[in-house]
Amino acid sequence: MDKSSSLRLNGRIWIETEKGRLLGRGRVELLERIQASGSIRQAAMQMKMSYRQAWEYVKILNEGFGAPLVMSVRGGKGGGNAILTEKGIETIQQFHALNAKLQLFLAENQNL
Amino acid sequence: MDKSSSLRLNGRIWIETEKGRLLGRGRVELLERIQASGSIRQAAMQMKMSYRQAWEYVKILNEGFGAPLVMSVRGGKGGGNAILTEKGIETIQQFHALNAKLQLFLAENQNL
DNA sequence: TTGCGTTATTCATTTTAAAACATAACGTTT
DNA sequence: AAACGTTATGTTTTAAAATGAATAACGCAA
Repeated sequence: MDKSSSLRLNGRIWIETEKGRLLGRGRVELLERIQASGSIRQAAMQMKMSYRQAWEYVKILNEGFGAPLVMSVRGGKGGGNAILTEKGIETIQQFHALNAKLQLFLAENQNL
Repeated sequence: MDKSSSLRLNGRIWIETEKGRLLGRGRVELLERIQASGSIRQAAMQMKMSYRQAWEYVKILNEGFGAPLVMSVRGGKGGGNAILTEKGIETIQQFHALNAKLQLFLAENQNL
């Protein structure tokens, strides 16, 4: 029997290395938008973040995971493009699976 | 069978209201140090945070929970002091219980 | 009644993080 | 060969957050 309350339990998970946070909510969304648009720039614009930062995130991700999650080309048709590697796609799925479990955990412990 | 990796799943939980985050790791530690020292200033010093901020956190907590977690007096013996209310003590315990469950969850999902 | 150490609060300064700006490089397309 | 749109990167500006400094209020203790 829960007390009525405006309080709510919330939380986040992320994948990290000894160097710090590597992949969380925001970067997963970035990866998904890169996948959908084929462009780092478009993904950044959609998320209202600077291309500069989006590009840096991609760099950090590729280095942090030891293998690229995103492969990009410059020049050519459309000016260039970016696509997710198999590992990138898998990583997104993995994060979603973990996050779904977290949401379950949070829902189960909403008894404040 | 987990792949060997330097990657690690981590996470945090907190209690929030519609106005934003209210109580997480750091503020719980602050409460505990206030409890142990009887002083907001001492607690702040121990955590290497400014009294200014510690005091503000206490204010936000007291307002956010609808009832004070910390009661303070100024003047008198020692210059003043701060103690936790029953609700403050309960809230700490509640957070620890939730956080212990989270740690379990994280440990169970370390298979990266 | 003076001093002490703390709570309480405002204001200025510093630090940090993010955004914005500016170019260069690149390879299709026209 | 010029234009285009993107990747790639360094530099500058801006905005947000934390810190530090300053001051008042307070009540006990000496």
